[in-house]
Amino acid sequence: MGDASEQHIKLAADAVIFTVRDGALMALLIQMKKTPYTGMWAAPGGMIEQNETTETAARRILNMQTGVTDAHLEQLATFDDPKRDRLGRVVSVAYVALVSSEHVELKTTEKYQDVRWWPVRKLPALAYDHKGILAVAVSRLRAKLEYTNVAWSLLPKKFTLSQLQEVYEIILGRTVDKRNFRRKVLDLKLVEPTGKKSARGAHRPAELFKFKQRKMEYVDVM
Amino acid sequence: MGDASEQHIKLAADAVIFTVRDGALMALLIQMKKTPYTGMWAAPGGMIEQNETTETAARRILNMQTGVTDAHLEQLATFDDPKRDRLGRVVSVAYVALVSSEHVELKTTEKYQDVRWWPVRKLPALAYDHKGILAVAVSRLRAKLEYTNVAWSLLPKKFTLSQLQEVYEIILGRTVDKRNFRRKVLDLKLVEPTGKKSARGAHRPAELFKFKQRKMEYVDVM
DNA sequence: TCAAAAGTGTTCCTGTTACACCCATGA
DNA sequence: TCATGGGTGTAACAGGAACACTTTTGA
Repeated sequence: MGDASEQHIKLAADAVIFTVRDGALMALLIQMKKTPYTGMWAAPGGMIEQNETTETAARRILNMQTGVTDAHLEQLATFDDPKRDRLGRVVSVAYVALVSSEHVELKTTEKYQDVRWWPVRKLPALAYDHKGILAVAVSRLRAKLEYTNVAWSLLPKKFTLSQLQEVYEIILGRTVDKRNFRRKVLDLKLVEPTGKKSARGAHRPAELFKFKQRKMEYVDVM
Repeated sequence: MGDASEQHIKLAADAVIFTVRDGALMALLIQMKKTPYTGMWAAPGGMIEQNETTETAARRILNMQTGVTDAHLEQLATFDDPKRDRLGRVVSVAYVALVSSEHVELKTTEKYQDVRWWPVRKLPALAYDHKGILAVAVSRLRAKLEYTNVAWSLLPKKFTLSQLQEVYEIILGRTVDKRNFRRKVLDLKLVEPTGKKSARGAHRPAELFKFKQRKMEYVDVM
């Protein structure tokens, strides 16, 4: 191994945190203070702590920024271009987290100038190689929505089928037939009625549903 | 960053190299010399060199073990359990490589006791966390075969449709209808005839085909 | 002439798509 | 009573699955 001890590599975790909000797919970004990226935006991340896994670090970062503790989190990919960070060799293991925007209260820390949701179609200038990371994360999310039930992680525990349909339409970027959609998710037994009604607005109240499984499974959803 | 420089982390790349051979999906494993894993098997891997990316390292390892230079190679996942290597904190970025067994000549180095192909259904005792890595790699490969054209990377440049079908049947673990299969791959225009014939054995010679694209694309193959 | 793998079409069935109207409520 | 989103069935179509025999060659 000898020469390997000369690597001088630092290991970081980055969290690409998605939600659906205001009719768009949004990513949580922080605005950086430190040079040379001052004022630029980035996915929240940081060096791992002693004896910590990157997954634990990603959960810590997620919780720090959003207060969320039980979101869906999965490893995306590892980015290790030697020039990705100008200050030295930092290898980043990127994670994707999906949260329901209702459960989130954004937490600014003094480390950053600002924290906010950005629509993925209109991202600001990003630091490091985060433009690439975000691109990979978005396409992974789109693909996964088609063949898994991960949509549950973007919704509150109880939701209407219209809300669920909206999530799919926003992320997939296409409209979906209401009747076919409802038949599909009910036939697949992804969701079940709670017996309660929503009753918001001047119209018929909607039945509230919940997911049978609040963990990922592979299903042909669309 | 301060305390981050205290990480003492080493970065390694591991290559899970697959081929199809003797009617089975096989993985290339090396038998280790060094303690504490003497005699155990593992996917070939090693520490990255100065200024090298993990992908470059994975290609280097692939070439060292097989002589292959242009195989399909993709990042699988990163494994960073602090206890995965008993000798210290080694984070491994695992890659999957697919090679045609015809193109391979196994190369033993003095670093290892032995190198050989193992059927993934009958793996020996594996060092580190490589049992888990292999499991993830196999399931990723199965999934990818269904919705991409990666099968090309497991075959020589010219092949018969029966060979192609055999690859699918072996990896997916189920039989496939010959007529439906041929129709599908031809309709999808994945392959095209070369005009040449195979003529091996006491039976009608088979047309030789080649892939139109020898790079990965997303297609509903099965 | 036999054995062994190559090659080839059609029917049935299932799942996907397309499509339009009535319902319950709050204002 | 009107505006708003909630909720429902059916027919046409396309793609997938099931299925058996003839062809070409080497021995």
